[in-house]
Amino acid sequence: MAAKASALRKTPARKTAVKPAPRPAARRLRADASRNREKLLAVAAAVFAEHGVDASLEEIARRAGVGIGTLYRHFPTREHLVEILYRREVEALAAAAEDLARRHPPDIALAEWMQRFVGYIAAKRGMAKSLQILLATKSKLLAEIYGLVTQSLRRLVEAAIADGSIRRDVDSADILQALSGIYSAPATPDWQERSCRLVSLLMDGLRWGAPKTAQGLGFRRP
Amino acid sequence: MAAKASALRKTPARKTAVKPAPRPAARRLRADASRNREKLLAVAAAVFAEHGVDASLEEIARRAGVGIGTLYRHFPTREHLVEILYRREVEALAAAAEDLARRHPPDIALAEWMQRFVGYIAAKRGMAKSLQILLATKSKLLAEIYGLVTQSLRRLVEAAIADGSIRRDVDSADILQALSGIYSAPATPDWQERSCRLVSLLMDGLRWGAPKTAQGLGFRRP
DNA sequence: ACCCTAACCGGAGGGGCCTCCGCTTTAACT
DNA sequence: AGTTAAAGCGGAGGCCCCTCCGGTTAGGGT
Repeated sequence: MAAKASALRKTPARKTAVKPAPRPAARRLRADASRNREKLLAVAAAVFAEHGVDASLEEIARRAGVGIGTLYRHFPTREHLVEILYRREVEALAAAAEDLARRHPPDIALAEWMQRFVGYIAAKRGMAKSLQILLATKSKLLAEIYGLVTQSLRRLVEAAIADGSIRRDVDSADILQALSGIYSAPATPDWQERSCRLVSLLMDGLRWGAPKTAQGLGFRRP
Repeated sequence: MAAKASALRKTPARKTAVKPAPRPAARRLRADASRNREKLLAVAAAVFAEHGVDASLEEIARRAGVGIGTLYRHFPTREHLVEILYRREVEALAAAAEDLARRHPPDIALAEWMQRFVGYIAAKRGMAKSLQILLATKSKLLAEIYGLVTQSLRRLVEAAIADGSIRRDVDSADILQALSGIYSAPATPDWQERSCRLVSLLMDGLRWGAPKTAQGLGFRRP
């Protein structure tokens, strides 16, 4: 807030002839610049997690060991910074889905991913209000996030169904709804604990009556 | 923003015995205090209208000729100030309805009030975003405002119907809907002009076929 | 008319926001 | 290896937010 003036930005008035066209799109960041940028993002994530999105930007710059000017050059506004961080986290969540799918049996991957989802939401709980405002103003961002999450979930669920490790009469939308219930639950102190239990419960339900189990234990045996 | 701490507010720890009960509800404000308060409100209204709700509080105090401390004592947060101002304006709008009803024929009163309503919305247009945030967080305030406005409108409409100066097959809800259309129209530069025309148009429609006209000019004549 | 104190005043102070600009570094090109 | 200028750095400076507290004053009580 308090943005105010910013009007009357002096234009530098180049004196030498402008270089014709040696602009290969967006020049790679200089080594020091990208180092600083990463450092800032890492520190910002920590500080925001600690103090909420209203944390002091000067503290972030300080802890990252750069001047405040550097922070502002990389991220012109607080919103920019928060948005980039947020997007990254969601992307990490999506990446985790792929990674889990590659290294574990589908049902384990799904279960594990949902637990991470809870953790991710938990981290956001603290800064709920400011984030709401941010997301309300940036519906495009919101749509992207939603898309990434649903896509990750869908792949995991479909793999688990195909593999026979969870029942086939559900689809990812059902599960998403269950998870969104977790999201919108009131923020009691034991919220995270309970949410984790809920996820296990959900997983048990999903495994019950799954072909693998049903054939391996239920139907074949008698 | 930047609200930050405020945690750890030291409690004064009264040392003298607490006064038993000489608290006649809320002691009247001292003369100077209420003078300053009014001055602040008047100046704040002007400054907010000029710069939007993000205007500098220090400027408001300065222009009102009081110290910043005085401003903060009367209005602990920016939101307090904005809310009080906002509520007052709505109350003024409601008072205007009664006043107009007393001094003009019902249809004129209604027409005039709707024009004022447009002006009132116009004044808020500039600070739309911040106000939205405020109202989103203060749904009680929103409900109050809504109640006052609908009530004012209803009285005016009913009076005009009873008087026969507008048609009787409409009710205030219809008109409110028309007005809310005006409110949610995109904020083009000629918005206010167009809205005023729309209101006239609406008024003409309301008068058409009203008992007074119909008997005086339409049906009786031929 | 005078006293007394609760209530009020106001500005200094500590911290944050963001901009601006002179100095430094990187890396493209000889 | 040497040159050079674009890209990057960072902190001083100007403005604002909000709190705290010593000095001032209104106005009820006598």
